[in-house]
Amino acid sequence: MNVSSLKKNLRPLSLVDSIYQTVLEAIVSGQLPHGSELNSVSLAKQLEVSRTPLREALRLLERDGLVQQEGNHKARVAEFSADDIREIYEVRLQLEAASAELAAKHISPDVLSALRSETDALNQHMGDVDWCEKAIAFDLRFHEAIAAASGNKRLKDEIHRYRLLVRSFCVMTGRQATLQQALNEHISILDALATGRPSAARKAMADHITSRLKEVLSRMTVTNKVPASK
Amino acid sequence: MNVSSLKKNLRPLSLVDSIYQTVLEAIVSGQLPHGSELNSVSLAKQLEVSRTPLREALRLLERDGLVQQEGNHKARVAEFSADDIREIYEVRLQLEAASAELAAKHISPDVLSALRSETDALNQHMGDVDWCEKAIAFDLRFHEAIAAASGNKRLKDEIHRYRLLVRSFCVMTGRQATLQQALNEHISILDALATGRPSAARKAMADHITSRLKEVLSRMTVTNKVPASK
DNA sequence: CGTTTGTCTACTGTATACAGAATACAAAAC
DNA sequence: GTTTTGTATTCTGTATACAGTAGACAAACG
Repeated sequence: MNVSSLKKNLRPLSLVDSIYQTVLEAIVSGQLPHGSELNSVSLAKQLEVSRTPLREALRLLERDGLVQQEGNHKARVAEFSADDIREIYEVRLQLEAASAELAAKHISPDVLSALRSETDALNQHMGDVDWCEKAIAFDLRFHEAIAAASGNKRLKDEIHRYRLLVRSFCVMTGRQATLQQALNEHISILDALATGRPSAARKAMADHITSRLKEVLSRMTVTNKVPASK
Repeated sequence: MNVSSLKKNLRPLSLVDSIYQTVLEAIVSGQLPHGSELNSVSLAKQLEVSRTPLREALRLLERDGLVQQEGNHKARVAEFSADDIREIYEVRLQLEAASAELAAKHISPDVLSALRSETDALNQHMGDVDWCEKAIAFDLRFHEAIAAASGNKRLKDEIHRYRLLVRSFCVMTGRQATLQQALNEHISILDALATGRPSAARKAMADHITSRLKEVLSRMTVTNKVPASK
């Protein structure tokens, strides 16, 4: 009986899924820059797989919005205008605000206190060399935890999907001031969750996302002087 | 069947997309019932295509939540529990409420008056034989129009995706009383949109979706006496 | 009679082969 | 010199072939 469950746990993920993950990681890490062409034969050769599973993986990435198909020729890594980013954040705001609202009703004290102590720990080691990386990693966990605490798996998945998009254009440069502000916004969210106030949690999360959007946009206007027009 | 003419109609789109559309339609129309197995070779034979594009189409449908893959064997048309339906409506509520809120800011008077006159026309022809079909078709247009008026293409796409899910389990039986109530709820939404009150529009839409959920759930407990348990 | 094990079938996942479309480049015509 | 057209190359989209695996049924053993 416990053998079958074991077997299910160690099922190897399909080739398509692993290709999906690999290309996804290459995109969000910047290895495959925005706008770069995705030649299916050379990419397949690089990954040492055939084109069939690669095509399926690319199609999934296309549905995620990370890959764009021009006509029916030549897939490219998606490029995002400022308006695209606004749209993405607008949807993301709705999803994450909802997750906070729901989490305020469902979140367990254990998860809550874990998030809080992690936040506190981060606040106390502000000077560390690897502080920024830690803060970025925690930011990810923070949002995923709240999404999971919403109790709605589909909502969680959608949030995850939008987070991927955001990660692909938001390089998460470790500017300490920015991360610190995000951390403070997290505390407001935690407070609302701890006191079980759904609408306050929604608002705190919405404010947080809006603030992040502004930060990303301001950073974009500085860095993207020439947006790779030929 | 009119397979050859179907095949010709599919020409302009990519094969994968047309297979996607065809299977999608078969699912939401109930031709492929929930839980039915999707054998790739026989389905490919039926559609007169090869398995490769069919596989890609099925994978897309899987991402939409309309098809489920057990392990890595045998795709099935998704089955939805009452909890699944609640989750889906919860996300859908967030998306559609957001679209109404945004639409209150952006919707054009033309679109608004068109929606209102269509609603009025429907209200005045209550007795017609084909009233229910018309009402159902309009309901679809109503929500799509508001989603489009949100000015956020991604939000519109997500709403569309969730609408497909809903259509697949909500057979939209033409109970006039139900449709009439939905129509009244639409009027509340239109009023809020017309007077440019975003939060009122959000609330009216949220109430509408909640009301629809209750209706669907109550209908489900009646019809699904035996939910195809083995 | 029930349980186990072996074989057989059928289906899926992946690779490859092939055909048609798009692009680029060169040659010819104006 | 410029434009247009033809050809060649490359890449994508689709079909098919092949291999591995899950599931079913039957036979053998308890």
